[in-house]
Amino acid sequence: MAALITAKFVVGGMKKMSEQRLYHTVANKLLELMDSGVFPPGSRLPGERELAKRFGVSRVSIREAEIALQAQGRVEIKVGSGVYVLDRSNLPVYGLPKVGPFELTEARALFEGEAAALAAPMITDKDLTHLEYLIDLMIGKVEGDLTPDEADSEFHLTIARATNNHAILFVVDSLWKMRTEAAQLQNVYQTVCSKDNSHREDEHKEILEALRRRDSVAARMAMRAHFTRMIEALLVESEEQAYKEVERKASESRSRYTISQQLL
Amino acid sequence: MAALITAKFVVGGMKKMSEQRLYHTVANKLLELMDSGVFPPGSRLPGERELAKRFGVSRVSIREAEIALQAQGRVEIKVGSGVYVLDRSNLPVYGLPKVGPFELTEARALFEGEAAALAAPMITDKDLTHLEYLIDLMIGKVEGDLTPDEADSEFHLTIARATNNHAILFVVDSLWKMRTEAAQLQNVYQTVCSKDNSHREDEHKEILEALRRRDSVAARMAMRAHFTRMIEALLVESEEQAYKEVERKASESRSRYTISQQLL
DNA sequence: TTGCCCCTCATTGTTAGACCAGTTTCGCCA
DNA sequence: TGGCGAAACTGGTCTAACAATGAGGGGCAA
Repeated sequence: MAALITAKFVVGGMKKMSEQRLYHTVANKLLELMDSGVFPPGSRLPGERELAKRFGVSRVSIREAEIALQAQGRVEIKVGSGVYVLDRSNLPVYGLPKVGPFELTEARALFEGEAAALAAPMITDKDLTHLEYLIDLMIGKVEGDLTPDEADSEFHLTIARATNNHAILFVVDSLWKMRTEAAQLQNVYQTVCSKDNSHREDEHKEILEALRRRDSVAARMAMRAHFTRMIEALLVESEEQAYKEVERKASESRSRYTISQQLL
Repeated sequence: MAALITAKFVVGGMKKMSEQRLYHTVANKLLELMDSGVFPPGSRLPGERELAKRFGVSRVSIREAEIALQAQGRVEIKVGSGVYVLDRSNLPVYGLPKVGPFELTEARALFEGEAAALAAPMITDKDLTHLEYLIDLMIGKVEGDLTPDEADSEFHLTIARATNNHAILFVVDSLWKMRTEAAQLQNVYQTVCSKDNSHREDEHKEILEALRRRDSVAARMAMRAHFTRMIEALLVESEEQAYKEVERKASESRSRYTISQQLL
């Protein structure tokens, strides 16, 4: 009665080691079991000793497989508790590049602008209501289980989701995650955002209004304006903080990053 | 004389295990050494036994760290040979979503269109020459060490690189990799591409010409046209192959995916 | 009865040492 | 000089033990 699954998962074949590493075989087998629903997301894998017995390999190999799976974000290992299957949908993206605040904001201006334009004609009323709620959360008008920062993230992701395009959602999600990659970058954003929270509110509302009117062009413009101002704020910020040397670089950046605004 | 680096990398602190898993600490330390140039890309890490001594941990912990690093695509482990540092630039991206051909092409039309527009004013003559060469490779006009498919990839990546924006490069690269993710998707592309190779040449040349003129608007349009035609071809393709049921879905798709063209 | 503390046990974390299986290296011999 | 083979080295796997942690239960006190 303990568990429905008592079958042995014995790794067949496996003669020469040359084929592939043992832990790799085990990892693939576990992946298979996870995907086939034997170990659904959220469930707990059998203990290492148990798995070792079932697979007919040592505990070390099981550990190595689980660690590889964890590195790929497929499971979470909790000390003293067990190994849990993560939801495949929100996989952490590895291999995110290290980007500067200007690069990232420029990319977001372009890509999220297009995402908003695409979303405008097909966004649902439910999404629009959700967006309005998220703005209220951001400015602290209402209380919720999301921090203002998380609400901001959710705002942009909701728009991306409204495009019904997984590739676009992936891109927007990745861009947001790059933000949190570098702590330094996050600080800069924090400073810029908090300094003019009123702008932030207005800009988000303007995006929402454009979407409400199902106006693609206006939505694109509003989204671009949001990030364009952020770039401006970043430029001011870096100029304020910087020494002469840095100031020189900033003016270089200005001439370079204003290019993207000419495209508006 | 054996090696310049003989210093111990002893993991400091590390009292309670609560902080974080030991292999995780080791992995981070190795990552640091790799990024700081002590172990540059292509170089071989010291053996597991050697590292165990230097870090003052057991060989198992070293192994676990290296396996995690391998799962993240940062190193390659070769049996009997050693562990080699991979180039960070071409990291495999884990967690790529499964996307359909329509979604992907739509996203590429939008995002790569913007990338081309941004690249136009600042692309170098060297890049332009390279792009021309790549087109020749694609149509088989000249011989090279790249397949037509690889040349196609390199064409789009070169434009993305010309923006000098790592975030944009990452996005374009990821979108390309999604293509190869699903074998089925690749087949569809293959069919569509080979069916009208002449179109492909013309369209790429048109993009090149726009870039040559440093014309942002034209570059965006040319790039969008490239993918828009591909969507058209995909629609035709799926209609041809499909049964009535599938045909119904296709006409739905048509009304949905033509939306993005209205934005042109 | 209720709530808190502590103990116990299952689970992951880490170590040591041994042996196996590929790779590389280098010196010996033809 | 060239090829071949042994030896040294590298990662791969196993066993067996102990440490650190977390979750749940039982007992004690309010």
